[in-house]
Amino acid sequence: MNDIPEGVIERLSTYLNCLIKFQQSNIETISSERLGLSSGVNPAEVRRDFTYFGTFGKKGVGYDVETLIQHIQRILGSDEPHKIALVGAGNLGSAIASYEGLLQHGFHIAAIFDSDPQKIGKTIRHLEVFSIADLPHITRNAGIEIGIIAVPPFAAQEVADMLIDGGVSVILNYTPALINVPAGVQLHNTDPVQQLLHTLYYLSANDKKLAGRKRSSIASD
Amino acid sequence: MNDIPEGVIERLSTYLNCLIKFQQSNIETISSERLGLSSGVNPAEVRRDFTYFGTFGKKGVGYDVETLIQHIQRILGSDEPHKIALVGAGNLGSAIASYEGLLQHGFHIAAIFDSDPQKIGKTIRHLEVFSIADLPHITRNAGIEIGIIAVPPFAAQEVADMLIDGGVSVILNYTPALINVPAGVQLHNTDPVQQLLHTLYYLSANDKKLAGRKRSSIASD
DNA sequence: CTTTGTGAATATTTTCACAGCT
DNA sequence: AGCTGTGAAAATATTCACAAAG
Repeated sequence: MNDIPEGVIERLSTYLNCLIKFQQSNIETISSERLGLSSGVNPAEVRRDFTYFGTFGKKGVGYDVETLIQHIQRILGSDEPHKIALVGAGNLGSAIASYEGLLQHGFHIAAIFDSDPQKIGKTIRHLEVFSIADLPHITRNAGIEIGIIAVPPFAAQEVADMLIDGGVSVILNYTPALINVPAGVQLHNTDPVQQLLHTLYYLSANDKKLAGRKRSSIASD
Repeated sequence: MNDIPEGVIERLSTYLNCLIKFQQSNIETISSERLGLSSGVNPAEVRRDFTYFGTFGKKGVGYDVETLIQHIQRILGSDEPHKIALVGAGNLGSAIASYEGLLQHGFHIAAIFDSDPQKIGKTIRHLEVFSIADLPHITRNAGIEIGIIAVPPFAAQEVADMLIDGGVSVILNYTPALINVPAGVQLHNTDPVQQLLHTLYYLSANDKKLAGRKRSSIASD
C-alpha cells in the first residue's frame, strides 16, 4: 500500500539537523517554506514528507520546532540510545571518537577496537581500546547494533565480517574498500573520493551549458 | 532537451569504483548484468546510464573494463588532476591527508592549513602546514578548486567563506555545522550522524513489516 | 547464443494549486 | 491573512521487452 520513499527518510534527517539549529537560535515555530529554504527542499515536499507519518503542523501557523524534533526523532528511532563499536584507533578513529554530534543524537560509542598491541589497553576519550580479537564477543554481549570501520582498507572486509559475527546490523565503512555484507545488514560507504567524483561533473568545464543544478545553498547529502 | 538525471552521475562514480576493482582482479570484459549486480543497480539501468553519454559496449560481449573506466573518468572529469585545499591538521585532517584513494583518482592535496601556531610550519605527508590567514591568497594563486573542511564546527562557516574567497567551487564539509554557500559553489556535507540517522529507520524496531530494502549487498552512499 | 541499446510502459517523485483550518 | 494538508498534474526515473549486432 503506502511504501515510504527512501528520499523521505533521508530528508527527515536533514530537517532534524536544521530544526536543531533553529531550536538553538530560540526559534519556536517554523513554516514549511522556511524549513524548506534551509534544507534545500521545496516547501510542498516538506509538507508531504511529514504527511507520511501524521499531521504535525497548525494551519496558518506552521510547525512547533520542539514537537517536530520529537516526532522526527521518534520516526527515525533516535529518541532512544544506540550503541556503536568503533574499529580503528588511528587518526580517523580518534576523530570519530571525539565527534560531539554522535552523543547529541543518542549515539554512544560503547567500545573501541584496534589490532595494534601498542594501542590496546590505552584509552581514547575515557574508553579503553580492546583487541580486535575480542570484537565479536564484546559486541554481542553489549548488544551493539552499529559498527564504524576506520581501519586500513585491506582489513575492512575482515572487520566487517567480525562485526556481523558480533550481531551488528548497521555498518559505516570509512574505507575505500568495497565490502560485502549479507542481506539484513545495512552498509553505508563514506568515501570522500566518491563524493568528490560526482561533484566534479558539475564543475564548469563539463557543464557545457552550466545547467542550473538544484544543489544550491545549504544542505546536501 | 536532454537533461542528465543527477542519479546517473552518482551511479557513474559507483560504477567506476566497481570497475577499478574488477580491473585489479584482471577482469577485462564485463556485462551490464554483472556490473549491475556488484553496484546494486538494475542491468537495464546500467545500460541506459551509459547511453546518455554514448555507446560504449559490444553487443553479445559486454563492456571492455579498461575502456569503460576511461570513458567514465572523462565524463566525470577525473581524467585530469584536481587540486585540493585541506583545512584542519588535526586527527581528521591527518586521516584525510593519508587517504590513498584521493591520489588514485587524480585528486592532489596542494596545501594544508591550520590556525594552531604549534602546527603551522610542520609537515604532514611531505606537505607544509600553512597559516589559515594565508588561505585565500595561496588557494587563488595555486588555482585550487576543491576545499575540504576538517576543523572544529564553530570555525566551519568562516573557513568556508575563506575558501570561497580563494576561488574554490567545491566544498566538502566534514563538520556537523550547517554552512551557507553562494550559488555556484557545490557543498557536500559528510556528517556521520546524518548517515547513521537514516539507517536507524530501517533497523527492525521501526520496520514494522520488515519491507524489503533495496540496500542489500555491496554498494551504497 | 549472448548481450547491447532503446522505444514504450510503468512506477515513483515532485510540484502545483487550492480548499479548509486557525 | 497565513500556512497546512492533499487531490490532481507534471516531471522524472526505472524497468520491461525485444530488435539488432557480433
